[in-house]
Amino acid sequence: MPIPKNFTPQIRLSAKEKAFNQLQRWIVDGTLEPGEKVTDIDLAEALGVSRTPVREALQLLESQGFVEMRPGKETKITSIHPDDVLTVYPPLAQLQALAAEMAAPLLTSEEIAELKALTADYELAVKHENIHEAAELDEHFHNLITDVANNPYVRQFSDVLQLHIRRMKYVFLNQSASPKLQSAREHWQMIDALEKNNPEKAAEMMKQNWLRPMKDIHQLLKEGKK
Amino acid sequence: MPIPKNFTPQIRLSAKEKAFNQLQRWIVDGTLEPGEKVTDIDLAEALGVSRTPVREALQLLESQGFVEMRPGKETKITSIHPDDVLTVYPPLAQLQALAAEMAAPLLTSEEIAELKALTADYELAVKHENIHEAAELDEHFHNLITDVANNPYVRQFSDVLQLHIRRMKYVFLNQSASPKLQSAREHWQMIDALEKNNPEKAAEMMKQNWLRPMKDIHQLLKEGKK
DNA sequence: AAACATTTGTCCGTATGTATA
DNA sequence: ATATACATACGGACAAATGTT
Repeated sequence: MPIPKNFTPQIRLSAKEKAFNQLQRWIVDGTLEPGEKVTDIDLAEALGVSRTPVREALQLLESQGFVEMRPGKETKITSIHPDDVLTVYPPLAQLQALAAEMAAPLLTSEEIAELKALTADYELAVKHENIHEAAELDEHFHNLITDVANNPYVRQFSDVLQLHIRRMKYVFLNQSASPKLQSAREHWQMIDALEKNNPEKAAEMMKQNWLRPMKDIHQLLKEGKK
Repeated sequence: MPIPKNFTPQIRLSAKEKAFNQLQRWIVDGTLEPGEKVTDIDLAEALGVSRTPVREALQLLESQGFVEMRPGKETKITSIHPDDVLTVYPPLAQLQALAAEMAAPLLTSEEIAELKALTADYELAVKHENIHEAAELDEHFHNLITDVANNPYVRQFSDVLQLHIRRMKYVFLNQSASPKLQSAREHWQMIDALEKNNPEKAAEMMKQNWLRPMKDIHQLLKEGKK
């Protein structure tokens, strides 16, 4: 039997990583509510580890803006307000625009084909009101472009900002932000620009593709708050 | 004697913060060399604290890309290569362009006046070959715009990326990247666009103002490596 | 192959600081 | 103002993992 080398490069997850992943999930899906006070001792018990890895995880989450630690006083999950969508989306849109710009000259025809397939499937999912699948396909579309752009900072910053957005959708909209056909149209135009190796146009479409949903969601939240 | 209130809002720096600040300084100025292996125990001794705050600081530095921790194996300062300038500058240029775009409608006439003063002083410093002062004035110029943009993510990401650039200048160029009059010209055009509340033009000039030095430095490094 | 040396990872006790009564 | 309760910050000892002899 041929033994695959590096089948699982890292099955071992340290307690810190487990704590980090779980806490981040809990914050994003709202299990840990915005503004909620937490103590390392309680979290440690809930996670089945000691306080040290919990504290380390909390500090990383703080650097990502999910947790607020006041030295010697308290640790709490960061609050979020509807207007925060206007803070998170613009830098993400800008970084994603750069990703498209950088990916344009690098994309292979196979990758272009995959973008087309993802967008076609996305359209179908939207038409069938398959919201969850549409969201995943949209995510894959953007991740593929970000991967090709091959810039670790763009990758990391985008990931964090996307998590903040996902959190706001969970908390404010019960995760049901309806995907739009308009987004698919923007994707097609973006693909067209990428195929023609037109980085500026691709970047412009990418920026629109993030800023339009921002406006939609912000409008939704303003109405909901009335 | 009148006691000034809040003379120093936070004189108390935790051991973790002290360790973080010092280590970051040492990495940026090259005291801790790229690729150098470090042990928390040695650093703890050097900093006069225990391992815990050192480890916490190292983990934050890892999330910023300054340190690489391999579980159970070793901790080392991240290596840098000349081509890394092409990785760091583009996202910074893009985020700074967004900062200019967002600042445009928010800038007061006083702030515009300050930008003009900073740029005028910058020109003088360049002409007098006062490299260090020119660098500081340039930094102030960009920081002011970033502050006005008032976006915590743009602020934080920009700060980290700027530190990476400073590190590369220290390590590769002995910190002597000569400031250019061309940069001042771009600043004047940017100010003009900001005054006219033309966010797109201001963003375009900002992006140029970061990408041009990137090309200069990259060219310098390619020549130096020959 | 197995024991060793080194370094990181984890645990938990204690000190310090903050807020409340 | 003092004391008390509480949570975080720090320290040091032990455990686990890795690479080597």
